[in-house]
Amino acid sequence: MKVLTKNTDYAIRALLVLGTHEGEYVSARQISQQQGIPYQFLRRILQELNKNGLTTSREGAHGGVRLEKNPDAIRVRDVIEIFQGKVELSECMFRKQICANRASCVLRHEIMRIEEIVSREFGQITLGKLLTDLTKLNATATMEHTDEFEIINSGSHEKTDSNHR
Amino acid sequence: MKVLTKNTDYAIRALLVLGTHEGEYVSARQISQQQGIPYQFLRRILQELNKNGLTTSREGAHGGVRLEKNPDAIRVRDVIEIFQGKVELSECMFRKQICANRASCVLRHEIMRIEEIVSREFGQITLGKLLTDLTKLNATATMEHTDEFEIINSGSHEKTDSNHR
DNA sequence: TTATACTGATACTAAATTAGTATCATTTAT
DNA sequence: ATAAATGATACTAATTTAGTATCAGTATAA
Repeated sequence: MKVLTKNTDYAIRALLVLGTHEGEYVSARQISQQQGIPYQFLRRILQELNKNGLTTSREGAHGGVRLEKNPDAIRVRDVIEIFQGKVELSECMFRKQICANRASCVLRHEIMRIEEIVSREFGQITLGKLLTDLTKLNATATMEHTDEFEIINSGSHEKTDSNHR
Repeated sequence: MKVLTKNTDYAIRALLVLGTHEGEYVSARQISQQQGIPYQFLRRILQELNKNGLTTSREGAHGGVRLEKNPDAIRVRDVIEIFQGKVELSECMFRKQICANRASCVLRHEIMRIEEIVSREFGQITLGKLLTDLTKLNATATMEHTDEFEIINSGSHEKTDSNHR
C-alpha cells in the first residue's frame, strides 16, 4: 500500500531544498545532485510545480526555480493532489456507479470516512512545518561535515545524470 | 490515490456474501454472478482467502467456499494486507535506506504517523460491522424486489463468464 | 557574439503493478 | 458417467509509475 509515489516524494524534497533557499533561484541540476533525484524526472516535476503556482522559474544561466508561495501556505496534501490526484476518492470505482451494489456501498462509506481523515492529516502538514523539523534535525545531528542536509541517496542505481557536455 | 485495489474490493464483497450465508458453502460462480465479479479473477481471490484461513472450501458438486472465522474476527485491514501488503510502510523507499537523506527523513516521520492512523482505522472495521451495516441498509431500503443485496454491477463491460459448458 | 547554463515542452521507453483470462487436473454429489 | 465444483498455475492485457531523451529558446557573462 504505497502512500506516496516518487513524483510526490521528489517534489516535496525539492520543495524542502527551495525552502532552505527562499527567494533564491536554485537549478534543477543542483537539486538533482543534492537529493539524488534523476535529473530529467525532476525537471518535469519542477515544471509541474511551476504550473501549479507553487514555484516560479527563471530561464538561462543562473536561472532555476524559486519558491513562490509561503512555506506555511504549501500543504503536503496540495503536492499529493498534483501528482496523485485527490486523496478523497480520486480513484473511484464508486462515484460513477454510486452504490450500484449494497455490498460496495457499505464498504465505500467506511473508505470515504478514512480518506477524509487522511486528507485532513496531510492537509495539516505544511512545508513550513517540515522545514522546521528539518532545522531541528540538522541542529541535533551531531554537527559534523555536510553543509547541507543532503547526505545523498545511498549509492543507488540512479544516475543523477552528469550531462555537462 | 487509490486506497483499495479490485482484489481487496472484490474480496470484501465476497466475504460479505459469505457472511450472509454463514455455515453454508457458496460457489464462486454464485458469488461472481451476484456481485458482478469476473469469475476467474474471483476464483483466485477466494483461493487466497482460503490460504489465509479466512475461509475454507469444499470441492466437487455442491462445493464452494465457506466463512471459517467469526465475522467479528475478520478485519478489513487483514484483507487489505493479504492483497496489498501492510498498510504501514509496505512500499518503503524508506526502510531500506532509513533516513539516508534528512529531507526524506522528516517526510517519512509524518507519513508513518498517518499510516498508523489508517492502519488503526481499517483495523477497527470488521466484517461483522459491515454485515450489520448491510442488514440495516437492506432493512431501510424501501422493501422492493431483490431477495439479496445484489443489484448487479450496472451493465458494465465485465463478463461474469458464462462458461457453463 | 558566442559558449554555456539554464528552463519549456513534449515524446518516448522501461518497469512494475493491477486486472483479467485460460487451462487442466482432481474431487464430489447425483 | 456426468456435471458442478475447487486447486494450481500459466498467461495476457491494461494501466500506472518511473525514468530517459531531444530540441527549441532564453539569459548571462566571457
